[in-house]
Amino acid sequence: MGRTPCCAKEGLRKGPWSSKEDLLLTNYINQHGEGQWRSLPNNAGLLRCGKSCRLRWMNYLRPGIKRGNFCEDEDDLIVRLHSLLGNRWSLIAGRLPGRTDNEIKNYWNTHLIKKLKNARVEPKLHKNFTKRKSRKQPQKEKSRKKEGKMSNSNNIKGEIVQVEKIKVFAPKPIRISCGISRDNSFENVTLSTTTCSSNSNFEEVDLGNNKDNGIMSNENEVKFFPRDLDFGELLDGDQFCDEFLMGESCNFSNKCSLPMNDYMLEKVYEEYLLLLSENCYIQEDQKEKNC
DNA sequence: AAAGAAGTCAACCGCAATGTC
DNA sequence: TGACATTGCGGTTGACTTCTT
Repeated sequence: MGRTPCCAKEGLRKGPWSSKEDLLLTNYINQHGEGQWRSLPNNAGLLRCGKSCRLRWMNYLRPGIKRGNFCEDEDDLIVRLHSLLGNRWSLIAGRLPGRTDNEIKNYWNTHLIKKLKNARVEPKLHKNFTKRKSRKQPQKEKSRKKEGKMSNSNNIKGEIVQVEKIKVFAPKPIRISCGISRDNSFENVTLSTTTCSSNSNFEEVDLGNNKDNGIMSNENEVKFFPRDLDFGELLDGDQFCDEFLMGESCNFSNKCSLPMNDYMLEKVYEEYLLLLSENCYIQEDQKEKNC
């Protein structure tokens, strides 16, 4: 017996959303919160599949979405983050306040690639960096993955390590959304907008965000990332969501006097530099080893 | 002014990850 | 532990708009 499709295809509307549909969706989510996308269309009186509703909400209707032109800072940041993260649009979007992954992806494909080419910069493709190697994974590869068979290589210290599992160091994405969880608790709201809730000032990050990638056990490979941009610790859930999503300036207990977006960009840029130096360090180290 | 080309971007699709039972 | 459900992600499509000839 096969898996049931996400929605019955018959009788459902496709294509652009009407303002009436937008209104229905917005009203429903305002009343009941996000989640339960499968049953949402029925409950909200929409002839759409749940996926379509989710996409519409996440990319266009959600409060706090920034529309319009990208500024130079954002361009710069996207290019830099892309050179570091590849086509991890959701990760990149998580570092750009109010921008969605879809928007950034489109912007990259339509504007930035051209811009880079004009500047005679080869945009990195990061084909082998992406989480999924291809849409249709060959069965052989699937079973290999399942069995955990991987090729070996030398790490920085010259020890044998598995290389097929890509380990990258990056901050966890900070979702710029009032992510009402399935149980609608604010505890989860704050968690969903922050990186983690541990007491440590540093956090182990796993860009792979993928259990197949695994957590690095070798202490030399475990990297930490400063966690000073933890909004959950600075504001309670309501306050955070209201101030942030309304796009207003905020003052995190006198921690920052910049408007939210500027503050975020500043912090993201700092994180980027840190990542970059981390990357350079690893590459330098590997060069030395190879020599 | 018309036709075709090129650009843009909202939306769709399939797959993988994660959650639940 | 496995099967199924749900969610999220990234690649792709196609309708629409703008530009060029």
